[in-house]
Amino acid sequence: MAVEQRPPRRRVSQADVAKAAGVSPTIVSSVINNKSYGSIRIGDLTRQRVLDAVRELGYVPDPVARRMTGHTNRLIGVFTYESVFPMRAHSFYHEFLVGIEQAAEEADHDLLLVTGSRRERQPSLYARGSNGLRLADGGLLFGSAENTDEVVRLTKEGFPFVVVGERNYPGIEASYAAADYRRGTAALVHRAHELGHRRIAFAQSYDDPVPGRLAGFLQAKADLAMSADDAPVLDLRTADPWAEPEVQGVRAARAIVNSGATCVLLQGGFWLDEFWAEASRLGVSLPHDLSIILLRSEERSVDGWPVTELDIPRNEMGREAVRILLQLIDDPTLGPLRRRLPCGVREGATLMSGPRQVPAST
Amino acid sequence: MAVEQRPPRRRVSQADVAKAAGVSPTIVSSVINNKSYGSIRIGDLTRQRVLDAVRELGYVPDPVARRMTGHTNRLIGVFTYESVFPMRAHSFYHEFLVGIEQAAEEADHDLLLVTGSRRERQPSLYARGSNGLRLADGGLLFGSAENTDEVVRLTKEGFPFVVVGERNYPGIEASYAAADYRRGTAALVHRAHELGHRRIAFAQSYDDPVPGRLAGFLQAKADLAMSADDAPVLDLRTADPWAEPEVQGVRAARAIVNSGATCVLLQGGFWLDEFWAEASRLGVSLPHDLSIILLRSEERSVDGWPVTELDIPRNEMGREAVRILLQLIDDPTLGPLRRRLPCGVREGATLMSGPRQVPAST
DNA sequence: CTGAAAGCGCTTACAG
DNA sequence: CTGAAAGCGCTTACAG
Repeated sequence: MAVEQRPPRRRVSQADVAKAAGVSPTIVSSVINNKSYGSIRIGDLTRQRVLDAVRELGYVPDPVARRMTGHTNRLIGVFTYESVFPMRAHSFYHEFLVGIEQAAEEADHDLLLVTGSRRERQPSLYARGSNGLRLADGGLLFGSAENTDEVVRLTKEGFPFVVVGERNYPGIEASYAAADYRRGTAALVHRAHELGHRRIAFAQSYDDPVPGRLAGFLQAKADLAMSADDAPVLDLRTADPWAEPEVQGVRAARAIVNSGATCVLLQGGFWLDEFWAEASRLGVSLPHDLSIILLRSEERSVDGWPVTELDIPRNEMGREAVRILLQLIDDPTLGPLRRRLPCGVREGATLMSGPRQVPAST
Repeated sequence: MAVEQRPPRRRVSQADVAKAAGVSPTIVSSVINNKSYGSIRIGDLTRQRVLDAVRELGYVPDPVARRMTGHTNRLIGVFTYESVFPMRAHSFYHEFLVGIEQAAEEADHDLLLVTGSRRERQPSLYARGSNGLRLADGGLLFGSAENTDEVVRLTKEGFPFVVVGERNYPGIEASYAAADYRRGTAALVHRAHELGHRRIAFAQSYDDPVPGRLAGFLQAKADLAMSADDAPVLDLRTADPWAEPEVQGVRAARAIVNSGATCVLLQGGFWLDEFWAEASRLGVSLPHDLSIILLRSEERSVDGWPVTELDIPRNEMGREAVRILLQLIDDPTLGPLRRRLPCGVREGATLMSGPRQVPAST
């Protein structure tokens, strides 16, 4: 029994059902949605007639039309600046998306993926003129240096969206699900302290769009009553933080070794290899003489040592972003919803015990 | 300058623009779409007035409304039976999706991801009652044993879709982008023959929903004028092809070794480890005495030997499926569009030279 | 060259 | 209990 392919045939619409059941579209709609508009009440027989007609005709409401009349689509938009399915398996986005998909599925929502075209100089959610997520009930954005404009426009449009990760947008109160860098960093300082480190440095290598890492360091410093000398903040910032790893690594190594720290927290690890080499050249044996903690989640290794890192809860951030978004969609008057999720530690091998306590002289 | 959040404020619509420009909606629409309806022609001044109003009001057409009037959304639906973003990075779908995303992006389309809920016993595209891809202009499906019903319904609906991979649906002529198992398998037989193998077996371990592998084997057998003895098809099928790898592996090893083949093409490799062990027990040293070719793409190793496999062009299949789908969307009257893409060989270490030619006796 | 009007397929106050 | 009608924001024959 071959199924004929009838390409442009008209779908069966609500009107068809109404006619077949001998009722008005109102009734059909109200039966379908199990909703009593105003004083509406449907007789059992009528309801049955409608349901029968629906089944017989194979009627299915058109989601586009529903959306037009203000209903939602159970659709969550996700905008990424690079391809979502990258060649390399472990992309930046993948872990987030695992969480996003899980939470979306739990809430019985589908995903609309919009990728900023790489053909554009500046990938944008508005590359095609209009908000590419508009078809979805709301959107998820990744916090990035380049997306301020989109965030402003989305906000103006009143489109519900949540930023995955934290970022401050001038004049905008965006909802987000972020990592709690502050607590995570503070915890690592405490841990280093417990391991016997008494001089712990923070290597600031770029202007952080979010203040959590440094703030956490400073808070731990205060908690532990460390002096400015014992918990120095080393300013390693350069005009272009991504330029010349050799130069930057060497500079960093000198500054950090000079500081006399036995443990350093790195805000960024771009020049980690070069740093490592230079430190060795300076006679500092890593990680024995100097423990390294990277305040990022990159699964880095250097010279064969897996680096001890902050573990950013990507999966949970994705899930939480979805949950927040669903709340926002449900009630658009809700203020910005923000959540910071606890970081873990990716146990590496570059955080070792501090130097043996030298008995205080005199 | 804080941007106020005005949540449920009305978007500026075409009508607003029309009013502002002092023209009718028709004109606005025709300017926006750069289209002359019937005899329509817009004066340069009028056009300019409209464009000015558009810019001033920040007007952007509502994609949902456009869709309602029969327009497309530049949206490709993808239905998968499991989560698209799996925990393990290299999932079955990932490679396909890389290709799909690339081709979609090249064509400036977005992706709608619909995942068959794992909570259902039987994941279905129609789990929510209606075709979950309906919002998209067309859909991509993965060929699977379980999706016959969906394919039938999609066809009845006249919804444009393409199957990734090949499968025969009773009574349905579906479009697909598939792997050319036939040519791929035949080529491998030829290669084995060139390597000196004179007895090459085909191990049939399950009922293949597509006949390419066996057909390719038989074709090569004919091309090479091999006898039934020199190119035996070993029937290893069991009631449940996924049950008891120990039993199946042992059975397979015996049958294959008994056949006297020096090279075997495996339709499936479920019990490969057990097969390997039993063959060794039988005194056959693998892969020296018996070359193994797996007619699947699984990046398998056995006993430390990377298995020589057919390389299924997943990426290219994904890309091609998108291209076909776009054609179908463009012209729904097109017959089923089908493409089989060439397989490569994943070079392993289990296909070795055949036995040294024994000079013919007499 | 331009506008009034119908239509896409729904939802939903409102009036019986 | 039920229906006629307006509206969502567009497109598009059709008539000026």
